[in-house]
Amino acid sequence: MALGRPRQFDQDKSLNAAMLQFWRHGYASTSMQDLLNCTGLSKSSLYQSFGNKSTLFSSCLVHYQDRLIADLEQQLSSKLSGLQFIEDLLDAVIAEAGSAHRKGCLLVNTANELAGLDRHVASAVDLGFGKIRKIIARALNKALQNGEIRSDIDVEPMADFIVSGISGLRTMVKSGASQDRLKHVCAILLNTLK
Amino acid sequence: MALGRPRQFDQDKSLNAAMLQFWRHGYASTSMQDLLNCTGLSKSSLYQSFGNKSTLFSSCLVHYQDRLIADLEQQLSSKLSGLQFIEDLLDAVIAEAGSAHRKGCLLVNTANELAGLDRHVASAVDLGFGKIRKIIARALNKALQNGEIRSDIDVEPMADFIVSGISGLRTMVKSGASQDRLKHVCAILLNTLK
DNA sequence: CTCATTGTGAACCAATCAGTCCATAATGTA
DNA sequence: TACATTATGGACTGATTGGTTCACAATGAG
Repeated sequence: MALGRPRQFDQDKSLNAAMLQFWRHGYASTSMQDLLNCTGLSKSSLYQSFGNKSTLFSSCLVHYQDRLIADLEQQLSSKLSGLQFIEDLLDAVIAEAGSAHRKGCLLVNTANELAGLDRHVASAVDLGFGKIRKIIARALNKALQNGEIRSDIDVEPMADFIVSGISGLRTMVKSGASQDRLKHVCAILLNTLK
Repeated sequence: MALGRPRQFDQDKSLNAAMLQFWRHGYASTSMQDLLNCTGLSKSSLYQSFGNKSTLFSSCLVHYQDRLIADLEQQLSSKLSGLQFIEDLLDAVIAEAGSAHRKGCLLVNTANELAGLDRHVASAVDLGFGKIRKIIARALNKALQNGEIRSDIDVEPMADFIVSGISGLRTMVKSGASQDRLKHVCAILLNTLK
């Protein structure tokens, strides 16, 4: 079936590398040269495989979403407690505050950098947030069934509140807030559930 | 006293124009040419008055902070209710979701775009957030004195929580969330106070 | 082996990037 | 009026920007 010269690189690895670059430095301040360096591809290969910078970025955004969603779904289904799932989500954000490379979340970064200017990007980000919201809603429902949280909680708005809360935490992390302060904020956040 | 040829432009107006440009488009994707266009200055004037791009940005960030803090302080002192002050803060964020130009908050934008990469920027942003936190803490104390909110609230962490909450709302706005959804999130946020 | 097809590296492009330099303009002071 | 000082516009820089083009390499099919 495969006709012509075979590709000499792993498309998925290249996409991962590009995604990481955008994740770390944002869209505007990563150059094509950066992308060539981190993927190791030649210019023609990169353009032929992924199109131009903006389409490559879109692909990275989708790739990031897919990875994230798959990871979250796996985590949720592996846990009996819906509340624990949400607590672990917050703990992961706090944990990043201690690390040197505070990349944050590509969706949050992109929302703040580009979504206000580019409609396509905005809807792509909104789609991603929507999927996360659904997973958190599932976690809340599970927690409700287990009696882990207040029974009068309205799931949809609360899922929105948690996604928004995580976004807020992420910008706190970026600006260098201490883990101690983050923990206090998380405690208040979780208290809305109890 | 003033020696030499007098400046032919209003330094403050130029700084405002530059600030607006950075506010709308972020640091990386505004060029010096953009800054020349929006200020109307010649290149040599801009460099002589404001230094290079990064120092100009820092000046804009400080200018933004000062304006914001002054505005918030004036609003707080003009209101009898500390709770109302906070509610109005959230309403302002919701209101922006309806407008075409969703600039967001320069501090939040900068935290997400640059603070993860540049330490100077990170500390400047953290300083700004700190000042806002203090004002919100004052509002919370006023609300406590008036009996408008729960008496067992720990002011400092709660102020952090509110700043974080507003940041989260702002990224929701950027990604195109409806005002209806934002209102629900705000309701949960405010409910932590009652 | 031949050929159609696809991948790759290097050369190349105009445009834009941030930033410098300098001759000239406009002021207060002496 | 002469001069020191500051402001300004425009020309200029080398580097980098995103993107194209094309000769050549490597494969499978016939």
